[in-house]
Formats: sequence, structure tokens, C-alpha cells
Amino acid sequence: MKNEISIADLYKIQPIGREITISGWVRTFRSNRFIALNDGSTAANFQCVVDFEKFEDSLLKRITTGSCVRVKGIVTKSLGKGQPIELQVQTIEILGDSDAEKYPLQPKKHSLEFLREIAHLRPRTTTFGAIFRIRHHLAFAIHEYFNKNGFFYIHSPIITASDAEGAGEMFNVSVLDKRNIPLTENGEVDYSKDFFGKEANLTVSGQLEAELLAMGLGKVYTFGPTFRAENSNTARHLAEFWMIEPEMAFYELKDNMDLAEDFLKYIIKYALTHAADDLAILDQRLAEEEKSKPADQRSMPLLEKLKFVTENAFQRITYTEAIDILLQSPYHKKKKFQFPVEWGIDLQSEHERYLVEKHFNSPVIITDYPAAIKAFYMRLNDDGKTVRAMDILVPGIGEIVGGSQREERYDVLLSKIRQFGISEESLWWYLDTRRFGTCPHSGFGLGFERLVQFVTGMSNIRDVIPFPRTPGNCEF
RNA sequence: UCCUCCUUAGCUCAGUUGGUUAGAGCACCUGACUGUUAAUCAGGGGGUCCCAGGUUCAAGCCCUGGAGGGGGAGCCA
Repeated sequence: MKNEISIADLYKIQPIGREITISGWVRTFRSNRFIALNDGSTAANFQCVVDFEKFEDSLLKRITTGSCVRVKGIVTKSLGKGQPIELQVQTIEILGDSDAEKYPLQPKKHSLEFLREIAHLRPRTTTFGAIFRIRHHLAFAIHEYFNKNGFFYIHSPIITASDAEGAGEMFNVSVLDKRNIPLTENGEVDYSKDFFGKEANLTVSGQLEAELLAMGLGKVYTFGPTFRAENSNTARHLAEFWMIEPEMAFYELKDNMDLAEDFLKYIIKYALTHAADDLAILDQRLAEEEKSKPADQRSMPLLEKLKFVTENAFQRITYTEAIDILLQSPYHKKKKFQFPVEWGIDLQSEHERYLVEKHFNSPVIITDYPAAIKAFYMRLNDDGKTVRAMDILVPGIGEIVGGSQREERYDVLLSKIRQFGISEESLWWYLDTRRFGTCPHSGFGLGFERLVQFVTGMSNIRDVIPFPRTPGNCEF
């Protein structure tokens, strides 16, 4: 291990009187005496005190915002009020200069839009440092939760040849010469000449493969990248995002809901205990932003919201009950909804918002949707018109989890596949699991970036992934 | 993809009814000061007013087209 202490450990240990060496990036250099140094290990800067009479001017001039330095000195109690300890600097080594005139980050508040354009430098800001550390803690908590609860982490393929998931437009994977594409007699692209001998795409979901693993290993989960070529331009869509998909044999819909709720509470609690400093920074940031909004549009403070979610039961209602609530609502009676409400519709954003933010003011699990608006693999209820689906909606984000009990009955599944116009030949392997030792099973998908959004309070999904991929944007 | 708003200095923004040499704060540079907390004070440099056309004696401002970005919607996680 490297024999240098991190700023995070420094604040933990507070080794007053000891000689230490630290490296980091300069945030500001005040009064030709105080370096605010950050090494990314924690949000807090560490104050390094320079006796400028003991150093060459030419060296001091190179200590600029953005430059990288290594300093050695003695830790002392701080004379100033902003920090408990500081470093009395003995030696300074400039590891990397940074021309202050050209370095885009200044010791001041920058807009998120501007920082998005310099995504290669934004990890050096307080806000993005906090976001990416929290992102790590959430990912870690997810693995920890599943590991503790007997789940196996499996890797579903990134490249798939099935286009049957029905989860949107896909990115084609091909090595064919684009200037000379082989065609069949019908004038279509001849994928038999392509790398895999058939058309291949980037995965839009690992669910079907996860089901195969669950029906052998019992409880499994995936956590990997997912790709959608939809032309979606919103604050909650990415072309490349990360998804968590647990899949459990012998779980019915209620077990699935119980798991999803327990799981979400666990990882949010984990963040509250392991990323308290970073969450406090984002809590303040959000509070500042909310100040500029009219009072009735302000959302709950971030930390309060997260505690509320971990301490209160999620509301559980069926789709049919949700429609009733909407029909009874003052919003509907005053005709404030832009889209009509009736049984059978797909709930619009405004409807979900009303239920989550106005009616319940809490996370809501909606179950038993009409079969026609949900995927083919969801288990048909005895009423013949609804399926055992469940969506978890949270304030500010909307749908964060989508899941269901899967259709385990071969005949029902086959007729659904035909009904949906999906080629049953391409899903022979999926159908096989229902022919040989089928069992009730369930699972759900959690959009990781939406979870990070919820926990950090960031309103744009492009600000919770280091290098966002969206239509027309693949920089860095 | 649709609706809507925006684009002026490195950043955040002002710019009146179309009228002389386009401004401010921060950042940067120079100097002063030196236990500061986005240090302070004085001075200085810095502009393809998003791009291409058009109207006009005159366009940052008006018109047409385009590009980029924000917010909302759809699709969804």
C-alpha cells in the first residue's frame, strides 16, 4: 500500500504533531498562505499553511486553482475556525501545473449545464465528487444486500441476438463493411455474413437470461450496462445506463414487492450512514436551489425525504384502485389532467405524479396492470385481463422499479407470445424453461441512475453518471 | 420525435423604442496587504453579440433558415 495518507483518513485520525505527506488538487490558494487541498477521498478540503517567506515566489506562483501538488509537513490544530486541523507545510512539490487563465473551473458556483460540457473535469468539483462517491456506495450496498440474502451475482450477455424483449430500439452490433453491405435475394441485409451469422444487438435487458439462471441457482441478480437506442431527450433517460435485475425462483408477486421494498430501504440506509458528509453537501445544494422556487413547488429536503422513505411503509395499491383514486381526485373533477383517465390507459407522468406527490406523498407500489399495456412475460391473473406486474414510483423521479411475477405456465406464455406477435422460434430457450420443471418466479428491474438521482436529489440523470450517452452526445 | 424557452467576455448575466466606442460581478494579469475560509483593496487586459442569409441610412435588438442547450411531453429504467 502507498505510504501516503488520504484526507479522509487524516480527518478521522487527526494525527496532531505527526509529519505526513499528502497529494491532491488545489481548490484555492488564499492570501498567498492557505492552500485548500482536495484529494477526492472526501468532500472536505484540507488546509495547508504555507509560510510564504520560506518559499520561492516562482514556486508559490505555480500553486493555482486546478494544479496538483504533493506537500509534506506537520499536522497541527488549526488556528482558523473553518477546520479542526491543518498542515504546517515544510516542502511543496508541484506534480502538475494548471494555467489559471485557461483552467475552466473557478472557486465559485458553476451551472450544471456548463459542468456537463467539461465532464472530464467535473469530478474535481465538490458536487460531483459527492455524487460519484455516493454512486459508489450505492453500488456497493446493492452487492452487499444481495450477498447477505443468498443471491448470486450473474453476468447476462451484453451482445444478444434476440430482439424479443420488446423493451425499445436497439443498437445494432455488426462488423459488415458499411460501404458494401451484403444483401439477400429479397434486398434485405444478409446477416448470415455477419460476425455471429445472425443479427446481433446490444442488450436492452438481462431479464430473460436472468430467469434462466434463477431456474437453476434459485436467487440471482444482474448488475450491468444496458443500451437503448430510443430518441429520448429527457432528464431521466440515457442511451447507456446501468440496471439491477434480481430474479427469484418460487417468489410470487407479494414476495417480490416485499423484497424490492426491503432492498430499497437497505441501500438508502446504507448511503445515509456511509455517505453522510456527501449527502449533507447535496442536501444543502438542493436547499439553495429550492429557495428560488415558489413555496408550493418546493420538494421535501433531501435528507428528510430519504429518512422518510426508510422509515415508512410504501403504499401498495392495484392499478384499478389507482384509476379510482384518479377519477375521484379534485384534479380530475377540475379537468386539470391533460390526458383522460379511464381503466385500461397507461398511466401518464401527470397521473403518477399526482398519486405519488399529491395523494400519497410517499413511494407507491402499483400492481395488477391491464395485460394489454404490459410485457408478454408477466403472469396473467385469474380475471384474465390483468397481470401480476408491479411498478414502484417515487417522488420526483417517477418509475424507479418495474417488475412482475413471470408467466410460468407454458400454454399461457405461448399464447401470449403469439398474441404479441413475437417469433416463438427466437425464444425457444425461454419457452424450454416452462417445458422442463417450470416454477413460479418473479423479479424486477431497477434503473441504477434513477436510484442515484433519487438519493442525490439531482434532477438531471446526466449528472449522476460520469460520462452520459444521450442522442447526439458521445463525448469523452 | 413534439411543444416551449434560451444562446452577448473564461463563467453567471444586464443591454431601454433599431442609433455614437457593447457593460457588470466573478475569474485572469499587475501591485498593495498577509491567519485566510469563494480573503480584501487599487489598477489592467479580455468580445466571430451561436451560425448563414435578409430588411434598414443604421441590427446584439426585427424577419427567415440552421446549430447547440434548458424545461415539459412521448417512449421507458
